[in-house]
Amino acid sequence: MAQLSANSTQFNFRKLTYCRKEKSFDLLCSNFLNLYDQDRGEMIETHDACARLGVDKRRLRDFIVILESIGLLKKERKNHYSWKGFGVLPKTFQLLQRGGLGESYTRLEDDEVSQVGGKLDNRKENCIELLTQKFVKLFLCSELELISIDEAAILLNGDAQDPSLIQTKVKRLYDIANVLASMNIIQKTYQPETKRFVFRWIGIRGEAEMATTNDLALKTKRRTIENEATDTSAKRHMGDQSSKGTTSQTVVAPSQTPCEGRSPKKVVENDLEKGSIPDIEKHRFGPSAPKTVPQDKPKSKNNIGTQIQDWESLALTHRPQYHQHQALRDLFSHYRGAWNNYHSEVAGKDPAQP
DNA sequence: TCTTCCCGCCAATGG
DNA sequence: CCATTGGCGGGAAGA
Repeated sequence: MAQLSANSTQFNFRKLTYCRKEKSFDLLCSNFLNLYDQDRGEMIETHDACARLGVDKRRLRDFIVILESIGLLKKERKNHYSWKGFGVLPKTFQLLQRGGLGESYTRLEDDEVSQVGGKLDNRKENCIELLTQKFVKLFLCSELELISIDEAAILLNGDAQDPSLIQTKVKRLYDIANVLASMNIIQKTYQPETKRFVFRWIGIRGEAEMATTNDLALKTKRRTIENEATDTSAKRHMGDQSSKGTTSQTVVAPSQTPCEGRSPKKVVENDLEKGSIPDIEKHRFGPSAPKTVPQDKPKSKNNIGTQIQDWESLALTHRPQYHQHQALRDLFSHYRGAWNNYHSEVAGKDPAQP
């Protein structure tokens, strides 16, 4: 049982039934949450988890690190992690928004000069933990509402332009974005025009939003919050129509693309219309599926519902304070600059100039 | 074709 | 020494 299919390198028989999606982070995430998102404090042992989830150790480690860097998991000791609930997210996001956690931001420009020996230190530059936090920060601290992976990679790359470095970042960011999307922290949308995926921030409130009957009102509310958040300067929505003519920056998923709608949290949406829940959302385990996993638990949505209430109140309590933080300021300008550069190069336009 | 991203090698770290 | 951790890039599936 321990060595399922891992060893048979590339034998043709495997190709017969192999489907990439069965091994995706998205699925892994669903299964993982289904398995461990019961109460906070749940202990997770990695070997056990691997067996139950039917994944490679290496894979699980990446996944765990992502959750850990958001605060959902805490490493207790070797091979042992504890599950904190989703309730930690507001705090985490708030922290990130203020420039915490991603300690590498303390100074970014100072080392510009000493960038020469840069190869030495950017070892950590691409570690999953930092990248995850930086990626989230991108949404929380910048004014971009739709971000594609390569944009993110470029923005997060700071000053360096090394294409291979960016390429590496891109690969990591795809993984990160996928698990975040799978948890509905961000939303993944395919843009036919660009032939690319873009990601939109949903955060914590998004969940509650969807769970409510009248999302229009709530959307308005969010708008308001967003607006007051950026009272500092004008020109925030570059998505309006100021960018290039044919763009599709504002396109949002109609409701559910095939690649979405599988995540466990999505149940919330359908909550109201009971009985109409399609069976797609039942988790699909891969061929090397776990045996010990409880197939599905219908009441998990109650759980989630409760949590969401929680989030809602939390979110209300800690109103996002976007403004006036030194670190945040720096971040803003940094991203802005990078973004403008990127656009003037790649898109041949500049997004936010009068 | 280009984008997405899984697999696993192997170096670093730790006990 | 072995086990765990994690950076990194190849290259195959997907659109």
